[in-house]
Amino acid sequence: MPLAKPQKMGRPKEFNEEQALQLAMDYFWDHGYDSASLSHLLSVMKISKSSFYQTFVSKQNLFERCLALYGEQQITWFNAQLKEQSAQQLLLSILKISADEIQQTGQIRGCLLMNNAQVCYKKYPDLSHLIAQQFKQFHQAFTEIIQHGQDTGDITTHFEPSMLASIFINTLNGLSIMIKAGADATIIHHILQGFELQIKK
Amino acid sequence: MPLAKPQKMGRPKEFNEEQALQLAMDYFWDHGYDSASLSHLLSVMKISKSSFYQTFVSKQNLFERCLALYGEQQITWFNAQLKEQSAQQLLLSILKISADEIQQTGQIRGCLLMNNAQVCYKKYPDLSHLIAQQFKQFHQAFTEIIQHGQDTGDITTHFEPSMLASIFINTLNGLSIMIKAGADATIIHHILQGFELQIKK
DNA sequence: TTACTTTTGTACCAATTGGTACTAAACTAT
DNA sequence: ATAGTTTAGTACCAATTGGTACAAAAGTAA
Repeated sequence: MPLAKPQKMGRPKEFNEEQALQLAMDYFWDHGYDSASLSHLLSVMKISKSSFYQTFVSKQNLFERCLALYGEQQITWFNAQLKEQSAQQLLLSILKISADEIQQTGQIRGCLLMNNAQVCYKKYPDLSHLIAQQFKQFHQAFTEIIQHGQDTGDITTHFEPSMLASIFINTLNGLSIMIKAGADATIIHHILQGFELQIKK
Repeated sequence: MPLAKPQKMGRPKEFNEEQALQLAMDYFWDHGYDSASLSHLLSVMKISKSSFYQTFVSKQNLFERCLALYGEQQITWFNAQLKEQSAQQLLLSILKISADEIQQTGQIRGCLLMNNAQVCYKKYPDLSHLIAQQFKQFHQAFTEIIQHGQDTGDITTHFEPSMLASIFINTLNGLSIMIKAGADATIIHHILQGFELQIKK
């Protein structure tokens, strides 16, 4: 039977909350927390100011929800990919996707967390704390992926999973900001190559 | 004979231009281009608004000079250090200094260039171009350092100097933003260890 | 119809942003 | 003394920042 939507009492919302959240996340991803002004967010989310503050409380609150959403979606995607490719392939393709992003889309988003770690670290201790939490989750997720890769003989057992996870994340982060800093294709290729040697060995 | 200062015509400046520039650079380094507001810069530089605009033209112009100054000072420092320690020691100590910075000073500055690569990439194409130029210089400087290290048998010749330079810079950049993202000491240690294995081999 | 509830539109807020115009001050040259 | 030149202080600018107050609109419940 078709789930009858339980029409609430007052005036019905003219927007979809989850959809608006997703749009906000995308915008934060592209522009960063600080540079994403409220007015821009509103037009992207297609929501009025009054509705915004009623639903999302504040800009910071919205961003916190975006961070959580980002973590969920990314890790869900990793797990889905693990059913289609090996752990090693996944890690390398994540790097490759990042490296190619700029040629594909003309820009590079990088990682929502890392993009904002900098500013938050200095100006928004609350957000910084949340980022640190999320960061731990990512590290844990990659550790498990690598563990899995080692179990299937796909990834070197010469190093502990958590160490390889640290190195992977470090490589990935370095990669995206170096691209933003204008590193050319040769340099990017060096980095991919360097990591590949470490993980295969 | 004591160099007689060639007293210019009008009212004498009440501030030292180079000194003010240095103070501005330090402030940009700590806070980033966007977050460094003009009023804060003025109080840090101990200079009035009118003097500021007369001397430094604009905030962007000031930052461009700071970027140049930063590059000069860093590379000068590298070259000086190369007379006191080996190339390998220098690279490892740069990583170590970055990793320990937060324990020493309670905060981490990272690299002025990389700290601002993100925002500039999106919002300030002129600055982004300048950052890319400076980045190339840094990469070149590290390539030469590594070349020197290979010549003296200090660094593995298993990889080309420019590749090791790419990997080094990537490691360093990843390091500082991961610290800002809240990575714990274990993770940082993993990264240092990983690089050490790559460069010594 | 009336009362109640929830969402939306409009107007407003103080604070801050980078930047300019103009006057006053402090010096040199004549 | 006076004119010319450079620096410094004050006042101002429009635009934008995140956020609030309140009334109008749009629905349900009685």
